Amino acid sequence: MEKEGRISCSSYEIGERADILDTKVRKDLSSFGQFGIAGRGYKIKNLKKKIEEIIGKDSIWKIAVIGVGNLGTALLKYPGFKEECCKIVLAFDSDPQKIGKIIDSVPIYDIESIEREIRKNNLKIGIIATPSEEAQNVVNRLIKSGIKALLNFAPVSLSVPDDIKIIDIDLTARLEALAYYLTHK
Amino acid sequence: MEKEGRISCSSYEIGERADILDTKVRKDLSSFGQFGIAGRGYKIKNLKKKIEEIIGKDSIWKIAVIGVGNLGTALLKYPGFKEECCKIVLAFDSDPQKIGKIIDSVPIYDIESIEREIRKNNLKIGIIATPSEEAQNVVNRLIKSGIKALLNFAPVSLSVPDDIKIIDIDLTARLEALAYYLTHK
DNA sequence: ATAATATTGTGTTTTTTTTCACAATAATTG
DNA sequence: CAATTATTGTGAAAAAAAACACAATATTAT
Repeated sequence: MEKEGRISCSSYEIGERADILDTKVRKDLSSFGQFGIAGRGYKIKNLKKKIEEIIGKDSIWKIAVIGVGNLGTALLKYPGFKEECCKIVLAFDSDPQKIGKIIDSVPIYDIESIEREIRKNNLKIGIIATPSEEAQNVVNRLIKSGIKALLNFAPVSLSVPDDIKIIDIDLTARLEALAYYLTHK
Repeated sequence: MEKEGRISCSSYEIGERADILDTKVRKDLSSFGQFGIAGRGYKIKNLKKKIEEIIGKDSIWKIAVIGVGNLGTALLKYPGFKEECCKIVLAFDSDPQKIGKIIDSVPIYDIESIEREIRKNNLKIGIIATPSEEAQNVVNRLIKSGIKALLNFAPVSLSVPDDIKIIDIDLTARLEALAYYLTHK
């Protein structure tokens, strides 16, 4: 909405775009504070800033991508990551052809140096874009190096200690959800 | 577990891997039928087959990818899609350099032929891997051509009629969720 | 054959999430 | 300035999801 040049909006409009009810928008926001004006709605710029504060976007999170195959490369070039709080600063791969190269100003390091580089740069977030077979091993090494949160694209279930947050992006499961929908009306 | 050579497993073990309680595994399965044996658990092969039936994997869903950039290419080569029910059979792009090429046995067509090809092949599922600016336009054309379900990678909210199912993969939002976790202990 | 163990399926309870309902507030119209 | 309209924030109600508790059943051990 900000990009559309708008100044303010109602919870109803937010809900319309997020496909949820206005009342849920307000309830959810209310657990963090009061950001709107009765009868007028929310100032878009202000609300965005408040949400960024809530999420923790004021601090910039530096991220490592492990695995520079097709998916890893796509992530390095993903425009959504350019302007936001989360910046990919390091990539790792085991392929000598790739090591040393730079993609979109992100240097690709040898996966053997993963512990050293993660620790040196004090990274806390890692993205797993390796083949499934290597994912668990990479995760173990990342955690040993101080990584606290993971985004996993490998279609396997990874085991991590309780204090490590892991979010799985299981594309096959998502497509299966669509197939389920089509099969059942 | 099947790949590990195992024959049967308990709901507790499934829950452990999916990070949910055993009781939830059983409750969820129970809405579709009784697949286990008291005291013995589930036959892995049998349970897998039953779940595939539930999801609708017996029929093979042919899928189109729109946008053959880095992400689109990664999807065409994604190993998770090879062995499963969902097979990518067509890709579209507007770049003359790409049109006519074949990636992993998937032919890339001119985006201008999208309506014709989707209809001719009777496709029902589409994956949006275009730049954000073009996503809504592409979606409109897909729906006009008979597409009923969409997986959207463009970081924009797309509007579709009520009878069309759309699942958004918002990578930025996922990273923000990790940032939120790290900020709040 | 009996006891001990493992584990399912499900009715009930608890917890969480979502929705409703409405008083309060701000702006606009007549 | 009173009435009307738009819209928030929130307590209460309703709905949905998750967890509990346990009878039933299958296997293994003694």
